[in-house]
Amino acid sequence: MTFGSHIRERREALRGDDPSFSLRQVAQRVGIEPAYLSKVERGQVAPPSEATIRRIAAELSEEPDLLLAMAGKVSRELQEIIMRRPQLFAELLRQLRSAPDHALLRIVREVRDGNW
Amino acid sequence: MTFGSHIRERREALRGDDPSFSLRQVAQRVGIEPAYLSKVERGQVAPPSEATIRRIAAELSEEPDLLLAMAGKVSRELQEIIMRRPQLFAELLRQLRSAPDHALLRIVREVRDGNW
DNA sequence: TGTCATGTGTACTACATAGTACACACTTGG
DNA sequence: CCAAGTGTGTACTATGTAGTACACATGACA
Repeated sequence: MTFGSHIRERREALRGDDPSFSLRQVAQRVGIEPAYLSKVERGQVAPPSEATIRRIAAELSEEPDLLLAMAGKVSRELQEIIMRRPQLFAELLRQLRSAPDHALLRIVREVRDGNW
Repeated sequence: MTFGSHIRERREALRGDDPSFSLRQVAQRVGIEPAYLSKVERGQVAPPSEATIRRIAAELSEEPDLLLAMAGKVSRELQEIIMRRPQLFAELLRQLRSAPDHALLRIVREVRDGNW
């Protein structure tokens, strides 16, 4: 599923019980031209900028990180976390590339619970 | 220390016992114009692309991840690791943003030693 | 003293990114 | 039947990215 078809499906689902989720009205609330959103949804142009993707995510109640990933991007915020300690995070990420989900979740939980 | 001044210092240090580390010769081995490398080293233009930074890192025996970070970038390879499981890695990175170095190292070591 | 290598200034370029502006055709409710 | 709202095609644009090409001035050394 591409970025475009994903947000199109999401928007059409929301329009089911709220007609204000027409392409034009969503475009207006997001702050872009309807023609542009149309092309984005059909994958006729590359996905928008991070800022625009975030506004789309908010409008469609989607996870920004997920939409950004579908658009082939990683949020600038996360990139900055990595850039402060590039070697450490580089090794960590490479180490975790093929770790199973539950291992990642376990680390998240343990760090959050302050066992460090 | 900026990207430019860092690689300039590194290059000049290497030139100490090897005159083949002149700006022109390094530029040639890296595959870019000397004038361009000059501007990059003095911060007169934005840092080069990831591919060029990698070739510079190899030439100067530096860590690619470190140079990329100094250039305000995160390697495409790491970004792709994140994009495969964006939510999990997003939460993990935010969780670890202010964790001390030794905590990160400990995770790296434990994952590598297969306690997962 | 000339030539060779050094670093740098100026001008230019190709391609990508991130959109806007406007016109068009369809359909649908009053 | 017509006016309003819908999605889309075409054309255009501003800014950023990632450099190249060439000329110039300086210093060393043979």
